[in-house]
Amino acid sequence: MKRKPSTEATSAWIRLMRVQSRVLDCVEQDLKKAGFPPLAWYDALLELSRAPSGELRPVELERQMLIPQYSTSRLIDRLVDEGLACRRECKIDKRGQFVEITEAGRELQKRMWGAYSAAIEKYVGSKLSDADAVKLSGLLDRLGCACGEMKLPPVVNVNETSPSR
Amino acid sequence: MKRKPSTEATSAWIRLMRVQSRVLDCVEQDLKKAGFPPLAWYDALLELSRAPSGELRPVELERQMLIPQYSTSRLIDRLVDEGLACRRECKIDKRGQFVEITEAGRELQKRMWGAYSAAIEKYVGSKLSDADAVKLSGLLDRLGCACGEMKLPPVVNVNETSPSR
DNA sequence: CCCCACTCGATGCACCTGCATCAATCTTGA
DNA sequence: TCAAGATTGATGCAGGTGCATCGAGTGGGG
Repeated sequence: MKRKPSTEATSAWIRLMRVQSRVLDCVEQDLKKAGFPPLAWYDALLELSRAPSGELRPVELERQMLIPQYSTSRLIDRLVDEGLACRRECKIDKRGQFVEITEAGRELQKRMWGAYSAAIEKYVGSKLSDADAVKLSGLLDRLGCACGEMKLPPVVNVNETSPSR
Repeated sequence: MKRKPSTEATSAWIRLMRVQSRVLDCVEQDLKKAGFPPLAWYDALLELSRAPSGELRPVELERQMLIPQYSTSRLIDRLVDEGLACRRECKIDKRGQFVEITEAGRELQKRMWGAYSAAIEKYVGSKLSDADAVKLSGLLDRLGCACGEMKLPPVVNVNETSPSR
């Protein structure tokens, strides 16, 4: 016979969906009002800036960000159009390329982190104690493992200029 | 001086974003593979089916679903195109209209709930104990209250054919 | 060496979203 | 009663996403 999902699981699911979309909206709104591009740009710039010598293969970026290949491709287009990154040929594999963050890119990433971290503090930090935030992380991690590898840094290891959804 | 967001809050934020997008992807994939339309359709059909006499003003639907006005408008277009709902004139306010769910709509909603609930069970229920699901709900609720009213049913009250993100 | 299978990245298409704005209608208050 | 403003719902436009597919390039087995 078909198992009925527990009321608790369903309720948790509903909240997970609603709350994250609300919080995300709030954060994106704050960034937008401050005149910044979408969060996805920030994520990409952060990954690039963290890479040794500031460049990555699109394939790497894609795996880091957990977004589909075509999405990466077009995101890079936009970054390049805005002068935040540039494409460089890849000598060892002529199919491929490298994407390198520019100075403007690094600078924007840092400025965005200012607004971004403030928003996180406003919408998350101020609502949860550190202990609760840790609990939340733990519960979410268990959920995340559900479908595929999680590729998340351990709860503690979040360096100074940090996120990347 | 500017306050730096706590590492814990940032970490929780990252997990919230990543985990929900992964879990949501998984669930949507399952539904899509079973040949069903997107979850948003389900949500709308559920709201309509729950309404007394199966009809709602677009404005109501919009407020229930917490999506923008134009989004509701176009979602209704699609439902009507597929014969899942129909528009009815609103005699008391000629600007407005009623949207009524059709039999096909009710039937689809029920069939989707089968697949949907199975997916929730698979990706949430089987990963968390009921107690943990309750804890998660509680933590998320506190976050949700952060930005605007939450409009969520109390943790317990989730009736038989239930969700709606 | 060559062919086949695979990986890398781009792109055309459909659809969906956000934003701004519109026309129609309702409500308010002077 | 009537004008000003608010509310309802639709829509043109720009941009973003998913899907399928493509062409270029690589690499391994015969």
